[in-house]
Amino acid sequence: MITSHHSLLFAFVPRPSITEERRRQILEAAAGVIAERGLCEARISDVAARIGASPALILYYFPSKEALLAEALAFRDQLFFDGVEQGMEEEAGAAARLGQLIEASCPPSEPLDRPDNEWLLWLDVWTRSRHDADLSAQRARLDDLMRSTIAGIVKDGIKAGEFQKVDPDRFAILLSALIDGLAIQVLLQDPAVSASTMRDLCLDTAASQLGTSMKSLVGVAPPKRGR
Amino acid sequence: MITSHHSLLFAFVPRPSITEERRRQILEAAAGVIAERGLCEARISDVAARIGASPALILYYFPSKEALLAEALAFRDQLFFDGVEQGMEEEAGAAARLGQLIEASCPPSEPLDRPDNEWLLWLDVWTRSRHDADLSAQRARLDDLMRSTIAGIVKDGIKAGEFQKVDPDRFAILLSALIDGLAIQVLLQDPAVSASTMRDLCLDTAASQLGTSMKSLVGVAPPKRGR
DNA sequence: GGTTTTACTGAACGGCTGTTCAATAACAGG
DNA sequence: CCTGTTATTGAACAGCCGTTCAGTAAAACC
Repeated sequence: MITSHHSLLFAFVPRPSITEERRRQILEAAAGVIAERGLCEARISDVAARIGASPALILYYFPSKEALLAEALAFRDQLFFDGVEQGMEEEAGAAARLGQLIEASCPPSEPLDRPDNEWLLWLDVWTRSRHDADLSAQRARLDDLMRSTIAGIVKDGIKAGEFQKVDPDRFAILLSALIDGLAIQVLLQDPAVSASTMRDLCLDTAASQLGTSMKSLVGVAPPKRGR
Repeated sequence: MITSHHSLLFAFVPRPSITEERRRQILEAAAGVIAERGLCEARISDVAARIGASPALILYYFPSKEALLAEALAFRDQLFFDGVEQGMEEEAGAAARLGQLIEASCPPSEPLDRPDNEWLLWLDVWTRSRHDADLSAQRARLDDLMRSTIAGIVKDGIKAGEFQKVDPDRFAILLSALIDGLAIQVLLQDPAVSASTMRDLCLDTAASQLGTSMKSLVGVAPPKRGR
């Protein structure tokens, strides 16, 4: 009875169907479109054009435009954070790790002119999370992750005697807010705030709050991608 | 010849035609709609409904939806800043003035639950200014105004011996970025950052950077509206 | 009261774009 | 090859919404 429907049996085998790959590809394309045209102006046909397919295909893999865009934002967010965390694994000292995190949190200074900079997605995440409960939860989760990462480093640093005693949670809120606020100016290309001044200000503030020299925060490793 | 066209003569008299008032009323309504539904979802008929008029009327006073929304954002921004600056005129001490500015820059804690909080407009300003050159310029101007206001206060404070010597411009960038970053969390109702913790953090940071006690920053005047 | 200008509206137009669907191509297994 | 499942698409549908416009009410002026 069951064996006669062998197709049903196969359905249980999670063969690496093209589906997952395609979905990922589409999400990537969607993220690019959002970064380029903004969330409001992102059309489903733009996404299709990016992967050289017909608009109908997009709806074959996603139930609606709404769902696609939301998932694309969430997708990118997750990637970003994976990058930040992974970029700090091997660092030993708290100061060095914090330096890396800050470094990774600054938008790249050079290729800011191209309008598909994926950092721009954050702006859309913020505006949209007001109206999308799922995205709002995701955003809160990631911000919380960011803050607890910072707080963890600070706790380690204090315990190791690298930092002076401060409230780790308070510091985490401060630093992550500072990063966000400065990133806005950088992304919007405010002439008063370049990527390097952002970096300096973050490092400076962290150093002064934690009682460390700024030098000890600056690592030697190449900058990683991140928020 | 001219006198025969007496209507033309009247055209030169800037009679307080209903036009200006109506435009203002519409802009106000538009700002409300944007705050409530978000810039993308704002429909022209929503604005019309708010003032109990037909959608066609909106297009009678504004050339297009695009123009209306852009102007509405600019309008609100200007109002906000007028409020901030005007709220500080009479304060004498630099510390007190800075305290007022910070106070005015925090979203009100109580009526945050209502979704038409006009602070939310800032998020839309940021996302849209990427694609709207006019709005971008306006935003840059206001941010610059904010920073130079802060810097001016700091300069006064240093000269008066109230503050310790710091780079005023650098401090201005820092504080305004901190305000922006914290405001995002507050507006998005992140449980970790309430309006009062935002206020505390801003005051605290300012005090520590400027070498003043936080107490001297806290004024007695009621909080004013602002960003 | 008649006439001109201003304020306003209802209804229709039109385009854009998300979505559906039936039809086709690609492909794997037998 | 045949067959059934999966992947893909072109074309048509459908609705929403910005915009237009001709027409009406209201007010101002003579």
